[in-house]
Amino acid sequence: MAVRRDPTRRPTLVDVAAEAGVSLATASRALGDSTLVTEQTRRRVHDAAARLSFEPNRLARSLRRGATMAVGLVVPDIAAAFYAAALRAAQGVLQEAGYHVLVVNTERAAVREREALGTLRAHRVDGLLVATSGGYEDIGVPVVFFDNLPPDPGQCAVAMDNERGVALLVEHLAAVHGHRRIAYVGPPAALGEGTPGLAHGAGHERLEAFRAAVGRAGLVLPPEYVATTGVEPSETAARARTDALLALAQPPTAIVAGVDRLTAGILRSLRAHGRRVPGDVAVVSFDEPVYADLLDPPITALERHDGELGRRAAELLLGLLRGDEPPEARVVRVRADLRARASCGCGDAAGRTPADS
Amino acid sequence: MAVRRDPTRRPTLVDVAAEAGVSLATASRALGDSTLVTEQTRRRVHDAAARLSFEPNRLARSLRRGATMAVGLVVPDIAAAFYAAALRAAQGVLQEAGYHVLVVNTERAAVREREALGTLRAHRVDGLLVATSGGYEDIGVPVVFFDNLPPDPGQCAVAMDNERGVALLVEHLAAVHGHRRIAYVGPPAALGEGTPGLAHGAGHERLEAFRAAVGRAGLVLPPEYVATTGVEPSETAARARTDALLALAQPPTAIVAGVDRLTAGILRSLRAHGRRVPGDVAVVSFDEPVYADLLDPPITALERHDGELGRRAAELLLGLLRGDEPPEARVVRVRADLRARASCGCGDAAGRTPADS
DNA sequence: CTGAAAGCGCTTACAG
DNA sequence: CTGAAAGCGCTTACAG
Repeated sequence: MAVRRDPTRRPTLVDVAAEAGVSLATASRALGDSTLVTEQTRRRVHDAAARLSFEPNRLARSLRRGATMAVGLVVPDIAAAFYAAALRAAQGVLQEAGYHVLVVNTERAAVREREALGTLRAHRVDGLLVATSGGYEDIGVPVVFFDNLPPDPGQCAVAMDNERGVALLVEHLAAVHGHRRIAYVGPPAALGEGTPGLAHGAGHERLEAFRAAVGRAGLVLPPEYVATTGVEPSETAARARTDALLALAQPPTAIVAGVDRLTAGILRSLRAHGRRVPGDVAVVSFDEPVYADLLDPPITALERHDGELGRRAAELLLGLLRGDEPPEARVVRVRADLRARASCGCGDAAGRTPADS
Repeated sequence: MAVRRDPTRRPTLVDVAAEAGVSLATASRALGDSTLVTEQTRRRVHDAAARLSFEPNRLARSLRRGATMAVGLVVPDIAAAFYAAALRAAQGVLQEAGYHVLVVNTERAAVREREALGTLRAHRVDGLLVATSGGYEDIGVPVVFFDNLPPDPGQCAVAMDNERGVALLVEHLAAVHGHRRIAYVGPPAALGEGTPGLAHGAGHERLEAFRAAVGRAGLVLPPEYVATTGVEPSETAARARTDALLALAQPPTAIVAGVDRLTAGILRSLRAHGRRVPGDVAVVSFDEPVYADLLDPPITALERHDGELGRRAAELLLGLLRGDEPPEARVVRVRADLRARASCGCGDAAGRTPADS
């Protein structure tokens, strides 16, 4: 007797209740598998719901309950491999826990990030996962930062171990291959367009880590050896920076790339100038470029743990949403591991390391 | 006089109305910039809202209006470069139009896709953008397919020009470089785990296009020259397929990769077997791998238009949401352009083409 | 032009 | 264990 008044209208709980011959309240409880309901009624209501192919309206539920089971995910650029992979992992965890994910792309602009947060607040998301471009502002829900550090030390974050990562790269160049003129081409220390040089960016950390590591190695660091790009760490910017490095009276013999995309630009510049890698200039990259082992030459880099980063951020947020106390150590660091290939000077003549087999 | 009863509670329209000294209805109209309101009241209400930093609850609005201004985006794998780029572009367009985007990852499994659609329906999304894994089912909202073809010819879709793309690759190998033993390693013709071999997949189209192109070129196509992977077009699968091709009595002299990821696996297999590219075996790829020009050797492939694909799909959906008639040609094709590099045999000795400068 | 009232579709104290 | 009723925060006919 699935009698629907208007067949185009989606069935509501009222329809289900009528179909099952119970009250609205009972229908709601039965579908929610409340213990306050007989097994018999429970089944009757479930059957009725199935007959009408009823799908409860989550909007109404959220409005009533005051929780949306939605999480906002704010990223500078979803098309960047790092964010895409982190997003994928985070979403897996969140989806598993019954949350759905609203993704917003800020294009690395603080203004757009603020707009995005406004929208997310209007949608009453229960929590936030943020890779900030410098426009973060509190919207009154639990938040976990990823990639970058939290603006406020009380907040939680998951980030790469930037310091150790950069140290691994620099030490390898200096200690193993004996380089003494090492330059850096990295993302800016500031977080996004229209933001001051905030101290909580991965860019900032990597830059400082580079300075420190070079110092520890006892090398001289001419100011010209430190080059950063605009907010968009583009290949063209990296290429231009590298061109400038090569034009120096004392060009570097090795370059550390602060982000994978920059590596491509650096390689193109070197190629255009006819410099051999690693013969004339060695190149190492913070994040491993896609197909690093198939590049010419294979690129020495830090292994990617994007997924782990996203997963752990999501787990942290889930904890906060559950009402758990935030962990003592607010910033979770994801370990950095060096993967030596040919671009730093390692490997056989063909530039292949055994591990790539 | 921003008197809030409970400061932790978010302000509602009732608060704004009280603050502005008007009725709830008037407050609503004023904020909606209705013409039924004096300029003076309008301003008064807007000021009050600003003072309370009121953000209307979209849940309530959506419930009342019956439209959520949300669009669901269903993809097999957001971490794949193609989907990430398409998503980014689609989201830009949608966001611009005031829609927000719910992203779900189906992991290429039909079951997960069905679940995702259920959730999306429960959230009452206004429309759908779907790169199906074979689990699509109607949830009663406008939908635009992308990457794959629509299951139903009346529905809209945006897809690559698979036929022409594959033809370009095969013809180039045959006509320009004189290959007569061309093999194909591609994604499966079926759409996802647990789905029959539906005829609307890009994989299906590319495979058929390959057969047709080889036929047109007047070449023989031994069945063993056609290899497809499981639903997940993984590098390892491609490597295994290539290993098998190389073990044939008459191995191919050229391989067409149906998806960028497979290209990596093919190259690794060739490398492991000590075959030179393009000397021993030429390789061309349907979608251009990331950093194609920096790979060893630089890879001949079709230029990427992922963004255009995503953008056009979003625009199409926006049209449907506006109530426009769907375009006469339901399937929009994105053009394919060949970019010849060294892996097919083009370019100078260093394997570089002039265009890569 | 403004206001009182109904209603979107749920959930959940409050009675029984 | 079940039901009648209030209410989440908006929008929008319906009167004036």
